[in-house]
Amino acid sequence: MSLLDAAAQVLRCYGADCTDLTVTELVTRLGMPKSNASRLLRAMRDAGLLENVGASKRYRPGLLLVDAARVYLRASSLIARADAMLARIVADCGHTGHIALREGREVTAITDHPGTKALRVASSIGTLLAAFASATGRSLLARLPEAEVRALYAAGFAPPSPSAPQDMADLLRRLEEVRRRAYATANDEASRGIGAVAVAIVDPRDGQAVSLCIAYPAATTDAAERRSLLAALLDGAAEIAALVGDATHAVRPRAG
Amino acid sequence: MSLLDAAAQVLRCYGADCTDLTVTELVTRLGMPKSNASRLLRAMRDAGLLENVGASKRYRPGLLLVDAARVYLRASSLIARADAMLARIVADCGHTGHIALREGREVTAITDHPGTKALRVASSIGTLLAAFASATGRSLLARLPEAEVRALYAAGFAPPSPSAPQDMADLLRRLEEVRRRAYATANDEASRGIGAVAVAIVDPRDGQAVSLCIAYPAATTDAAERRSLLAALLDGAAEIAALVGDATHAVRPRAG
DNA sequence: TGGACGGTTTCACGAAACGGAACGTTGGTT
DNA sequence: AACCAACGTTCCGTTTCGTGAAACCGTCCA
Repeated sequence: MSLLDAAAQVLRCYGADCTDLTVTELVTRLGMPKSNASRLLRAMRDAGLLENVGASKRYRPGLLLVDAARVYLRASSLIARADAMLARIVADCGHTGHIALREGREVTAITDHPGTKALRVASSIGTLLAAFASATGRSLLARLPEAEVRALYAAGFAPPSPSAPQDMADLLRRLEEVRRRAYATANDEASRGIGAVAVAIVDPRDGQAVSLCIAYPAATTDAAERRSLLAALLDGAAEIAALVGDATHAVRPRAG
Repeated sequence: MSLLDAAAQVLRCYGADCTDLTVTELVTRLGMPKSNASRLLRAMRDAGLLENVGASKRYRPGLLLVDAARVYLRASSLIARADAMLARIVADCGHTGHIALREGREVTAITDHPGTKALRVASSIGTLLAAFASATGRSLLARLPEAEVRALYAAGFAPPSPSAPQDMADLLRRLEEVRRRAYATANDEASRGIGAVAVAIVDPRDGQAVSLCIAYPAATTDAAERRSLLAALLDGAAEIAALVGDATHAVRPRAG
C-alpha cells in the first residue's frame, strides 16, 4: 500500500459516523502500526489534507478538500440534472430522495432531499452501503457487464439481511431483473421498515453513473403509491437519459 | 516536498477556475518535472483522490473527497451558525454575502448567498484572494497576534491595487483599526467597483475563525445603506459570538 | 509510586520517488 | 508516405523516504 493509498484510506473513514480521528482509532480501523498512523496523520495535517481539532490530538478533514469536492459535484452536469429532477419528484410525492454513486463495492449518497410527510426516511448522506444489498447499488451494478460484477465480488460477500442477495447467482438473477425493468427495489434490506426504489442513468460521454432513489416507510406506503412514485422516477430518469444520451431508458418499460 | 504535499498542491489547483487538469497543465502550474507529474496524477487516480474524465487524459477530483469535505463543513457548528445568520442578513439587505476562511496567506469563500438586488456581486466561491488585500482576510488577520502576522508575511507582499495595504507597516496599522472597530472594509480592492464589509468570529474552543462578509456595488450603495448593513452584520456576529464564547464582540463598538 | 494508555521518536534497511532521457502515440502538414 | 510537434509514459541509476519494531515521553488513575 502506497502512501497515497494510505492517505485515501484515512479520508474514506470520514462520513456520517466519523467526524474526527485519533492515532488509536486509525490503528483500530485500518490495522496500521501505531507509529505509521501517528506519522501519517501528522504528514496529512502538515500537507493540509487534515487539521487538528483545536489543540487536541484529534484530526478532521482539512479545508482544502472543500473546493476540490465542490469541483467534483459541479463538473458533473449529470449529477446536477439528476438532483434537480429528484427534487421535483420529492416535492410531488413527499418521500425522501437521494442521488447515489458507486465507489467499488459500496454506494454513497451525495445529495439528499428530505421528504415532507410526517413519517419519512432520515438522511443517508455520508453513509456507505453495500452496493449488492441496496436498491441504488443494484441499479448501478446492473449497468455493468456480468464479468465485471463477478470480478468485483470475486471474494464473495456476506448478506446483511435475509432479503438481500444470498450468493452470486441470486445477485446476478436480480441484476438481470433490474436490467429488464430498468429499476431496482429494496425492502427491509439495508434498513428495517424502509422500502426503496432506484433508477440508474449513465452518461455515455464520460461513463459516469448515478442512481436516483426514493425511500419510503414500508408500512404506510401502499401499492398504488409505490406505483405512482416509481412512474415519476422512471419518467424523470427517461427525461434526463434523453438529454445525456443514455439509450437504456429510450423505451420505458411499464412499471409493474 | 513530500508526496503528500505534492498531492495536496494538486488538489489546491481545483476551484472555480480549474475543474480538471492534464500532465502538461500540472507541469506549468507547479513547475514539476513531466515524468513526476504523470506518475503523481496516476498514483492519485489509483488511490481515488482523482479520477479521469471519461477515457481522456484529464484528471478531476475523485468522489472520496465529497464525504470528507462534507464532514469538514458539518463538524463546524460555527460555520453552520454563521452561515444561517448571514442568510438572514442577505435576505434583509439584498446584497451578496459569503462566509470565508483563511488558509495561510489566502482566504476562500466556502458558502455563498446571492443577493436579490438587480445589481449584485457575483459568487466568489472557489476563488482564492490574498488575505491582506481583502476585507474578509483582514478581519481574520486582525485576530492573530502581530508577531504571527509578521511571520506570515515574512517574505513581504505585492499590493494588487493602490487601495490595498502597501507594506507591512500599512497592513499592521489597518489591522489595528480592524481590532478597534471589530470589522474590516474594502473598496475597489480585490475587485473593481465592489465594496465589502467583513466581521470575524473565533470559536475559542477549537480556535476556528470565520469571517462573515457582505459585498455590494460601491456606486449604488450610499453611506446610510452601508451603515445599515454593517450594523446588521455586527449585531449578527455579536449574537453568534455570545453563543460560542468569543469575547471580542461582547461590547459592540458603535458602527461608524 | 507503578502501571496503563495514547502518542512520538529512533533506527537500519528496503521500498519508493526522483529527474533526465528515451520511447510511444496522436494529429497535423507537406 | 514521411516528417514534425506535442503530450504522455516508461526506463534507469541514484537518492530520499517510509517501514515496523522498540524505546521513549507525558498524562492519568488506583
